[in-house]
Amino acid sequence: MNAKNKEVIDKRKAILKTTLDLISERGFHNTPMSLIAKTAGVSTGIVYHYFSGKEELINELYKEIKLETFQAMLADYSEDFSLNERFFDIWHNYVRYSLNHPTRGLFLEQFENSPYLKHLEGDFTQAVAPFFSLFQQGVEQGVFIPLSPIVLFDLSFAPAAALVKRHFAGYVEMDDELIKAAANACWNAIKT
Amino acid sequence: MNAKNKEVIDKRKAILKTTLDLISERGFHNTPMSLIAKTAGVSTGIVYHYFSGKEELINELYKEIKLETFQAMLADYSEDFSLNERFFDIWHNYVRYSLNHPTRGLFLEQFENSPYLKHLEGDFTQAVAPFFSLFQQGVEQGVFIPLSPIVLFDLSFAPAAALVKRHFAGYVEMDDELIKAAANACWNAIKT
Amino acid sequence: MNAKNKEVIDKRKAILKTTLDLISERGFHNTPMSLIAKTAGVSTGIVYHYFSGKEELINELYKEIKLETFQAMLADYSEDFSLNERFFDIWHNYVRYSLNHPTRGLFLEQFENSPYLKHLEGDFTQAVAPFFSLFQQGVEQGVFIPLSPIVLFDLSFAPAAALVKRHFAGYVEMDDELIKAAANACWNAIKT
Amino acid sequence: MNAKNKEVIDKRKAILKTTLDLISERGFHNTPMSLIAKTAGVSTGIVYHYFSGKEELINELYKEIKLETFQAMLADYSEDFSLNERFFDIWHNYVRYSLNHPTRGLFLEQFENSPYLKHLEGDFTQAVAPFFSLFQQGVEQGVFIPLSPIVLFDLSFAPAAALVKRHFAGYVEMDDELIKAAANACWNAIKT
DNA sequence: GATGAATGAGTATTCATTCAT
DNA sequence: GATGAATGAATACTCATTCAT
Repeated sequence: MNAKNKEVIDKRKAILKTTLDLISERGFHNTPMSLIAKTAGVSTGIVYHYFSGKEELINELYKEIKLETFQAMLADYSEDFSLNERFFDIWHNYVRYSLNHPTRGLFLEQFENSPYLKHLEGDFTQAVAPFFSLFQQGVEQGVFIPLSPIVLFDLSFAPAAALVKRHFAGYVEMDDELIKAAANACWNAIKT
Repeated sequence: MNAKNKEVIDKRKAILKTTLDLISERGFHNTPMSLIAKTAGVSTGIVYHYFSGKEELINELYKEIKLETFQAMLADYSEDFSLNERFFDIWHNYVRYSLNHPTRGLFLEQFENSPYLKHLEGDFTQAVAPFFSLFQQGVEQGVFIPLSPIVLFDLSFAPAAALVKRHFAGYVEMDDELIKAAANACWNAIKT
Repeated sequence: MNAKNKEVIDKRKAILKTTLDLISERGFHNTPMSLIAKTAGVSTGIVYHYFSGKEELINELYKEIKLETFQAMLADYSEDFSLNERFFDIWHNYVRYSLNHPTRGLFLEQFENSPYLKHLEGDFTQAVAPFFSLFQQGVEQGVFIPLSPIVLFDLSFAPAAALVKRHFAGYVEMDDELIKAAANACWNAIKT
Repeated sequence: MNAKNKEVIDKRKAILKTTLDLISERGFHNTPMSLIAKTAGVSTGIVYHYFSGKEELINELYKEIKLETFQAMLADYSEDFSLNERFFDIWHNYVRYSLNHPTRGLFLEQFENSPYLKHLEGDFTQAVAPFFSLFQQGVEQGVFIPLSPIVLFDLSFAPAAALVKRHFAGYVEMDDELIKAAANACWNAIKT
């Protein structure tokens, strides 16, 4: 990679990074393109060189972060491990990642709850395959209650997301003990 | 109540109702005050007669709907019932209410995930007292795992909210069977 | 005068008084009719009963205050006094009145310098007759330089108005000594 | 200066010029930003590119015109001339400038009499230094009556401003004869 | 006379996007 | 690629005035 390419990539990345920070703090509609450009240290024009508009910029950001989140959950994932090990690894990975990257969660929640931005669904089929595999196997082996993978996914991780939000809102302290207890609770929710 | 008062109240209510519908469908920032007024069949000026501005209008709406949601969950709530009965009543009330009032959930999620609108926390202490009582008693009686009420609340209801969202997104079908199974799963999550 | 009439007159007066206070402090266009009504303790509707609109209200106020100012200048005026006595009486009356009624001056200056409000000139012919008489006599007697009364008027009183403004702006202190000196200066300006 | 820079400067200047014309004719509050933009032949947006808002636009205009007026009064000013020559030069410069630029005076009067706009005092210390020097020297040399420069300034020029207003209102005709007579009167006001 | 809810045209300002350089 | 001046439609909010009661 030569210097020129590097700079180009850096500029695009800088825009995405800045957008994430600004939006998670100020919200979509309180984050003008001009502010993104200024904060990222680039001209407004160049933003439109890398992204066709605000919508695409945000959609790109969403795809990146959503994917990154899935990948963080599945770090070190291997079907060699037991269902139990895999479940708790994912659970802990998710919480640890969320606690370490507060802006990610804020951005995703905003995006996913904004009717205005529902132009993209993204295709995460591949990224979520391991989850489906995990839950499917669990059901087949009689370890998990016989519900569809997506339902088991929500039963497992919706509380995790909710608790992380409580943590950042100052209502609970997500220490190791609570993480462990909550993970166990979620396991108990779906185990037979 | 005379005709005048009724009309006045109706106008204020019409504005709130219209705001809920529009925002849940279009989002906060894609819902101009002028559209709210037009859709509600009133002038823009009168909106500012009843609410000091867009922010107050939305905050008022939030308070109303949040309270209404809590009340719907606690319909027929009585400490005479067993923990188990109370838990499942609330769980089912919540899901039924959410399914019957799709806009409420969309609005609440948007509001609670918008950094721009975090000017109000509202005081729902009284409204949520029964939940705290329920979980506290459960912990004291050794029926629930020893976690704080707010954590037990999230373990219990975060999956419910997530599944309702999946339902409206078309990914799952929240029929009686699924509701029952999911409620059981949440109970199992927090029971000792 | 019965109670009813008194109240009516009081209400009209209260509106005019309030308008003067608000406008001299906030300016014409930063003084809504609704604020005038509220501050005066009356309904907006009643303001339109006494005055056909904002313009008439302000015009009425202007006429009253302009007239009152002329009358204050001419208090105790009599052609029995010498030109010199009359001149200094008027000069001191004007300054004393202006210093005692800060809002009057502010209002008049605003009004007279607002192109938007030049709908009324008012007819103060009668009120200013003594001034014309004074200056005309002075010219005829060879005491004043031979200029038209209106020019002599401005040479005499424009500095007075300017100095009162300086006083309220904090740049000069209009004490008795300065008033006396400035009055003498103005007399010297127009005397032969 | 290249074409681009020239155009840019022209645009900013066009906005200021247009604002002056419109405000002197219609008043501050009857002069919407949209009208300024339209009349100046630019978009509304660009006005906000050069000025942060209406207030700053007007303040900038005030500073420019106030300064220009002082400079016009002091054209060819030199301490080599006698007090008498300097006084009459300034006096005539002021009147000539005011008569030739009717909008300037109207704008300044409006601005200085608007309580709403008293956000800026500006710093004209340097610009008015010659006036202070002139009056101070006059007092020291026993030529002028012993009053502060600002008082002597008002005694000297307040009548000039008043007469120019009368001229534009059609009440007097400021011909050379009257100018000369009035200037003499003002000189007589402050001379010992 | 008196009220104040209601109207809606008007206003300052913002911001996504374009394009000449 | 890169800039940032320029556009103009959109939007929250104001306020003089009206009128049913």
